[in-house]
Amino acid sequence: MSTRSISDIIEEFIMSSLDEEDFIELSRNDLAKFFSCVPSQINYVLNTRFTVNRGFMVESQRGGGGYIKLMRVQDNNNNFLKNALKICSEPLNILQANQLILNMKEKKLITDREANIIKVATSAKALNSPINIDNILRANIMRQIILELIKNNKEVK
Amino acid sequence: MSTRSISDIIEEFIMSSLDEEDFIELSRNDLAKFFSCVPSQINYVLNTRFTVNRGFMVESQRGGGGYIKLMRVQDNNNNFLKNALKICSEPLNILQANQLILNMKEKKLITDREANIIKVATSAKALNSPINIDNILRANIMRQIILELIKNNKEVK
DNA sequence: ATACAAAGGTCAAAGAAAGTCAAATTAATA
DNA sequence: TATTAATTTGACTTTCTTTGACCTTTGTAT
Repeated sequence: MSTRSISDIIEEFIMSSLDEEDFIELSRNDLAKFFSCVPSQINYVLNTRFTVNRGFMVESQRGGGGYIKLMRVQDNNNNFLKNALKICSEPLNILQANQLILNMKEKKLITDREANIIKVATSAKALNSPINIDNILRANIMRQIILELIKNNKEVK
Repeated sequence: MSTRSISDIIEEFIMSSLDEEDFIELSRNDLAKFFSCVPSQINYVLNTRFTVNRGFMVESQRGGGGYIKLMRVQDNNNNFLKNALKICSEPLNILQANQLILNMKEKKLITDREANIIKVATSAKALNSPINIDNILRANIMRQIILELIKNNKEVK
């Protein structure tokens, strides 16, 4: 980063606004005007600097009263999920699954609602099968869910 | 809720009036005058925010002494869910499950994230079993999830 | 019964944001 | 220096909101 581009400056500006708050609301047009650049430059900065991978989340609305909302996500807990995945490579009983779900909730990787959904989806009622593969199925399901969470991992709520 | 547009402000006003009462009666013209907007803006707010999906019902009368009556409706989408439950009493293939999930999403019974979670939890990868019971399992899982949704049914986001 | 006034309803055009994409430019690097 | 990568720009698109002209329904006075 030897030369400071306008993108760098905008990044810094946004970053420091975000330092104090855990989310901020921007107006794309105002920001662009402030930095004398075209509005789409703001998108560029957002897309290249404030990515999910770097721990940010963007939410926006078009039209009158539109806005861009930028949030920090604590840490993206990928290690936790990776480990969870490993755990789920072996059959899981209900207690183990519920403990895992609880942990994910506490780490804010899933909402309360999501936790409940996952819990019932892996419950004995859902998975009762003639042969004894509940625990294997439970692990399979959990694995798929965890992979999905990793795919677009951002903090929740 | 952060207010950004006049529509948001009107929504908030109506919402908080409705907080205390079971139903309220509005005068479209008065409300418009109060917020210095055209009367049809009130319709816009009603149509985009106070929908049946979100648990509201609107009743109105034209002519002299006309009014708009706004009610909270308790049973939002319970019929839909009850019917979904019936569908899931028989084996479900992936296409059927995905369609159901899509419908639930459109009815705002589940979020996008939840939809994705449910989709992978009922995917072929998750449910592949030595004997051929995927479709039965899929229905079981969906049934449990739907029951969970019925338990505390309210619109999302 | 008729006419008029007083509601509320509809719809489409205009306006206000934000998003996308790719061409042009500039900076980094092998 | 030649290539590659990153940035800048702007035309075009999509989405949501605001506005106003015109329509329908209902109550009331003649």
